[in-house]
Amino acid sequence: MDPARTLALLWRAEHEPVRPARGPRQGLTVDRIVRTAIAVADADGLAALSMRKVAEPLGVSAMSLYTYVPGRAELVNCMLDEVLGEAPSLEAADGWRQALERYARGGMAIARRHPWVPPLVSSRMLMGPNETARWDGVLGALSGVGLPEREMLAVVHLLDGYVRGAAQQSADAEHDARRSGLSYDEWYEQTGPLLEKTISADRYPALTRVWRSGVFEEPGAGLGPDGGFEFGLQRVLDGIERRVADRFAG
Amino acid sequence: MDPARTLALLWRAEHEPVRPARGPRQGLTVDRIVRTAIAVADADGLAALSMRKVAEPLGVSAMSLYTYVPGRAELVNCMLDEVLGEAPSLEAADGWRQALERYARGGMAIARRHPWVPPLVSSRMLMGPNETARWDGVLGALSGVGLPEREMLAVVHLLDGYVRGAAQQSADAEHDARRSGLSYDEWYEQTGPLLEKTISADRYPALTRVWRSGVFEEPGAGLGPDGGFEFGLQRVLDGIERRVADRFAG
DNA sequence: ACTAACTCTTTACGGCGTAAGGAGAATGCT
DNA sequence: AGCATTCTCCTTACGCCGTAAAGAGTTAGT
Repeated sequence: MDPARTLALLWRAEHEPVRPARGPRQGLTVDRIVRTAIAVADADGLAALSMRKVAEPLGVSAMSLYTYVPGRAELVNCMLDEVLGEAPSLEAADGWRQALERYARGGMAIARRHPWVPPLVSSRMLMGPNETARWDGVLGALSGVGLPEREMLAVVHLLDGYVRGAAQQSADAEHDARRSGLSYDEWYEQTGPLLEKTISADRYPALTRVWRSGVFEEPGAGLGPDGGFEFGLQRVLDGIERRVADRFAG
Repeated sequence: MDPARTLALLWRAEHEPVRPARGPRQGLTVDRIVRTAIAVADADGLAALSMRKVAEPLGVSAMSLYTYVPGRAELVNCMLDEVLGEAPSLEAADGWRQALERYARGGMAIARRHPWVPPLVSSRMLMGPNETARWDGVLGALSGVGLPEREMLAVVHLLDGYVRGAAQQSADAEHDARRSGLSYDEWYEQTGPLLEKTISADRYPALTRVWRSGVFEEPGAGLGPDGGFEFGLQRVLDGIERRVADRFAG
């Protein structure tokens, strides 16, 4: 995967220098392909995203997509940067904590709309236009608080990691539910009795105690689709706040 | 995917009731298949794990694996529970904070040894023997600190989410590096100049400032293979500690 | 009018998970 | 002992996948 080609595609700079094309006009655009691919992935998941499935609703053959995009991997890159454009602006935020809160919630919202996103958010930045803007926004929000650059990066990394983990857990739950046709609660209803047979109370006392408290069945208790995202987020922000305070004091 | 069948397989209870088998003896065991599959996944990644690739080193055809395991999905479940057995015991830990620290580091260590694990750690628990023991351990460590059950669950969820996110970021970096043949540093050397062309300093001031500080090139600065895992972990634990203190005070 | 450049097509290859059905081996019953 | 049953493991086959190769058809420059 050629980095130069990938970057050019992300910034849509590919066909800028060459205006007069010899052959027939292109009937599609990269944007249209990317948007179609996003719709397919939203509906069926990233695993079910195939070149053939993207080409069909566009009325072309799979191979014609290769005129616009070098391959599947690069298409996915473009999809990712496109949906990162849905992140909210942090400019109006009141203080760094609120900005980080919005950053994390924005990431979570994207993940909920597009469950295929979390596994793709890699540490190796692709730096398309939207990812660039997002980085600039969050680093801007962190600029005044007195952390060294190294720790600013680590803080963003921490937030991204947390959101990614939480989002993926929620996405998996939804995916499993859709595939098995069972909701989270129904699944526990089915396996609950089975578990109680295999898991003995005296071998696993702490787990049994929590299990019997019934908290596993409560929605939003820390597991399941909405898995205590806000609770965790506030703990993470508290941890960052303490670091900021310690820096200021010491 | 039948939950009962899956659970029976995880606890290896499948052939317990039926002792006298009519046909020829089985030449393989579920354990041997699972261990071989883990080796394949460790070497080539989960995407490259195919029934044919697992069968080959065992000297059987792909289809004979279906005598032992209902399908690929269930095999992966077994692989996951198997490697969760590598998690360290938390019994000797001195206090809940140290226990959680070990829990998180243990998870991270597993993820590093088996980079295919993080995407699989789902909120829908499979509850094989090792996952069960792990849950019991961490809930035991949290039992005395005064948090309600709901928040104990949320705390474990928070840690799992953080570890999962961080581990996946690290695994992706490694995977990308292996596939492209470029180390993290080499990749930045290649794309750096390109990025400076497309990303203008006045449109992205905060990002440019951090970029020019050179901190992106430092190893372990918050990105890259070792991406500030410890920094983030301490922030997360600080956040949990504050919650515990608030609970105790209020 | 001719040619070069370009888009889009059809075909093909080697991979995948696994359904179907058949060959051969070990047991239980008579 | 001999037969039926039951089980393991095999080969074959189907419909998916990404994309390489090569050809058909369209447009622009000369």
